[in-house]
Parts: sequence; C-alpha cells; structure tokens
Amino acid sequence: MTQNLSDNVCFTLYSATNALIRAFRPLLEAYDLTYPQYIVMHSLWYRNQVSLKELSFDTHLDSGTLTPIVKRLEAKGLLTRQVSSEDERKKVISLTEQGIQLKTDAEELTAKLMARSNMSLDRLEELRVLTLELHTELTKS
Amino acid sequence: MTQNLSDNVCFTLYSATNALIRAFRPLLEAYDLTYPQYIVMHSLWYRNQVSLKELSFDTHLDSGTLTPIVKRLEAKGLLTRQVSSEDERKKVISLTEQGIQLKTDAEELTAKLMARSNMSLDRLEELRVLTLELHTELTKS
DNA sequence: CGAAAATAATTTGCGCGCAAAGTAAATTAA
DNA sequence: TTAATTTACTTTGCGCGCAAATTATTTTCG
Repeated sequence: MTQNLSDNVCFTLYSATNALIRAFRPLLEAYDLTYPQYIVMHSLWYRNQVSLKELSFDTHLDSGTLTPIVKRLEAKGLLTRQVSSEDERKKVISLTEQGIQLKTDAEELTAKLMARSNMSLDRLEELRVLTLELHTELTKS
Repeated sequence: MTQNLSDNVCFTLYSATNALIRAFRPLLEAYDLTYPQYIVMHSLWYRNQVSLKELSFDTHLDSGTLTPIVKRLEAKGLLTRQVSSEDERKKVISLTEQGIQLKTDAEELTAKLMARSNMSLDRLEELRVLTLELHTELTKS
C-alpha cells in the first residue's frame, strides 16, 4: 500500500526533475536559454553540423519538439539551418560564431547547479547511473 | 570535461523522466488520465476534501498548474470544487463516487509500470531515495 | 522507368509547468 | 473601523513534449 505520493519512485522522479529545471531557470536566464535549448546547444558544442534527426538522437528530444527549439535558437543568432545538398530532406544545423562563443561563457553553469543540490558527487553519480539505466530500459525495444 | 550529454546528471534525470511519462501514457489512457491528473487523483484518494493550496503542497504542483488540471478532472466527473463556507477564498475539492471508484480500478497501474522498467525493486528504491533527497535540497530555503 | 514505400522535417492540437499579473476575500494594523 | 497587507485562487503568456497528420524528398521494387 503506497498511501503517500512520495513512496512512489515515479512521483519523486517527476518532482525532482521539475525542481531541477526550476532551479536551473534563473541561471540559464543569464544566457537567455531554456533548459531544452541548453541541451541542444550543449549537444552542438561537441558535435556540430548535424541533421535534425541526428540532433534528435543525441538530445533524446523528438523532431516535433526540436523544430521549434532550433528555430528559436536560429532567431537568437546562435545557429543556422541549411538544406543539405546531398539530401534535400535534411537540414544541416551549424553553430554560428556567437553560438560557439557561448560554450566558453556557459562553462561553469553545470558546476553551479550541482553545487546548488547540496549532494555529494558520489550520490549525484549514483543518480546519474540509475536514471541512465532507467532511460535505457524504458526506450529499448 | 563532460563532452557527452549523458555524462550529466541533469540530462539523464530529464531524459529518464520524459521516458517514464511517455511509457506511462498508454497505460493511463485506459483511465482517461494524464500523469499529472493521476498525481492529483492519487493524492485525493488518500486525503480527500482539501483546498487547492493543500493539494498543491501534496502534489508539488503550483496553483497555476493545478487550477486547470482540477477543472479537467471536474469536467470528467471525478471531483467537485466548492467554495469553502468558512473561508470564501478557498475551494474545497472532493472526490465524486466515480472518482473514489477509480482508485480500485487503477490499483495495479504503478506495479505495471514498475515492471516495465526492468529494474530491481532495490534499485528503484535507491532511485526513489536519491530523487526525494534532490527534491528536498532544491526546494528548501 | 514509374508507382509504392520509406524517410526527414514541419505543422497542429492539447496538456502541462510556471512566472507574473489579476481578482476577491480575510487579516492586520493604524 | 477602515485602509493596507496578506492570502487563495484564477488567468495570461510562453515554451516545451509529444502524438498524429502533412509535406517534400529519396529509396525500393515491380
């Protein structure tokens, strides 16, 4: 019998994620980014000039979610979207100079937030491994 | 240096939660509920006739999020919202017969999803404790 | 080759999640 | 007692997250 919502891992996971995004928001606002926008930028900082499909694979966000996010980042001048010359169905997403520069500026962001959690690196690592495992299990087959 | 998004606990937490809600969706559809709606119902099953404020405390959802959710549940005939007689600013939220009945019907829901995760009860419990701790840390002060 | 199927990206519609502003009632304090 | 403040809830606006439908291009295969 699970009377309490907090007895439920679904609920604690859901609440913790919402709290994390909420805590992240003011930090990201300094860079005029939302968290999903940050995920996209982060992905591109390490793998630039990818198609939307590849970006979708890396970020775990579906194309219907990504298209408007990428358009907003384009409007901010952080990236460009060009039709691929080899395959005209594809769009190549490339960082602009400004988009590349942002990487350096935002470097300390994650560290800042992790500090905010007041949890040890060990426990955060445990959490990372467990959530990675859960995601893997839920998305396979 | 965290090149990979999955090296980042924020990202794995975020992705796992999205995957969990996604996996939950088809199961919840059988009861015509979304996950946040289920959270509200679950809360009321164990603490009925509360104000929106109390419901907000229990569900970790803010009033601006809750008002429309509760209205939809009212439209489905699962609960009622009445102005409190002692304090006319408050609304008392009460389950209908149908709302109470749903508890019995939906009893096996959580178990079904947990099975879907393919993770041991021990690891899910670890995950529950870690996310509960993270939420507590992020929302205090 | 040409029709059918597959693939890539966009659009639409809906329900959050939440900050901020607005409304109305109750409490506090002058 | 009444004006100022606080509290409870609602509304507005915006950005997801995603299923489903749509459009355009490429691939497959008859």
